[in-house]
Amino acid sequence: MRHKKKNEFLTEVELEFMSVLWDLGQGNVRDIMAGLAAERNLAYTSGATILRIMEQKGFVTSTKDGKTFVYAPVIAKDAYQSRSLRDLSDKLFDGTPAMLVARLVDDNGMSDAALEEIRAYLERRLKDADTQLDR
Amino acid sequence: MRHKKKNEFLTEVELEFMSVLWDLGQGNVRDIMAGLAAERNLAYTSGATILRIMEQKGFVTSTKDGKTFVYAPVIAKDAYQSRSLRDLSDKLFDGTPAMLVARLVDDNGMSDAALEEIRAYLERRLKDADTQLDR
DNA sequence: TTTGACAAACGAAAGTTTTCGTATTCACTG
DNA sequence: CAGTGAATACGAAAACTTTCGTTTGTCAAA
Repeated sequence: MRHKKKNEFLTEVELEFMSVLWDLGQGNVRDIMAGLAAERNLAYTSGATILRIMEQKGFVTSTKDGKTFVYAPVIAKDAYQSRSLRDLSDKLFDGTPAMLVARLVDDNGMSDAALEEIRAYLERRLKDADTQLDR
Repeated sequence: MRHKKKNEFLTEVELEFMSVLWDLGQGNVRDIMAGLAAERNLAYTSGATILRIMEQKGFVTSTKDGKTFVYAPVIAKDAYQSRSLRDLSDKLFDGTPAMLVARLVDDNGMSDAALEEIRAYLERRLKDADTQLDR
């Protein structure tokens, strides 16, 4: 028998749903489906099923509002971002996050504006470290 | 009918195989399976099947050496790293790579030296972009 | 020349993901 | 009270993933 894999990561569709939920904070099936990309044409029952499964997997919780379920994320977006980055770094960058950043910066598809943003962030970050040393 | 998804990403197992292939440059089924994590106990035929599928999907090519297939990556590791990062950035960081870097730096406790290194790298890259507009 | 070893080809089974239809329940409202 | 609309529960189909067994082909050694 194949060993049942307990995955801590969202599937493709689950991530779409979760992204909306992270934006909304919480929402019922309709709320969430309204937040999906416009070209996404999912039957209502599909959305309901996906959320039920996400609850089974522990990604969301639900409370009842009248007869309607209201879902909320169990894991915060930033925590999930970290988890995903760690995973990517482990699997594709030999666990060396600096390489990851280098590759990101290397990417020709990245706009100068985005590069600037990263630099701004790094400088802010380095300055912070400086002032902490001053104390 | 569900729309046949043409996925440009490797599955879990495919990535394991491809990682070995990126290290070796090329290899036959045995070579590649020897490079997998020791605790990985896969039947030979499983490995052969996976590589055949990867070739169908266009991730590797094969040449014959006697009666044995020798596989080689079609996509380079750094290109795939970029592709994966772009995907992650799009799906989980609102297409803002700076946010991605911020998250990574924040929970990795990267040293100032590492940050400085990345910044230097960035500056070099920004300067390049200045002079090479054709990219 | 038969046999053993090794590789490829193929099919299939089991698990997961994605999607939806049907059935059921419940609260209103005409 | 019957009918309608909205929501949940459930099952199932289709696609994809992961794994392996069986069959077939080839080549060299006994």
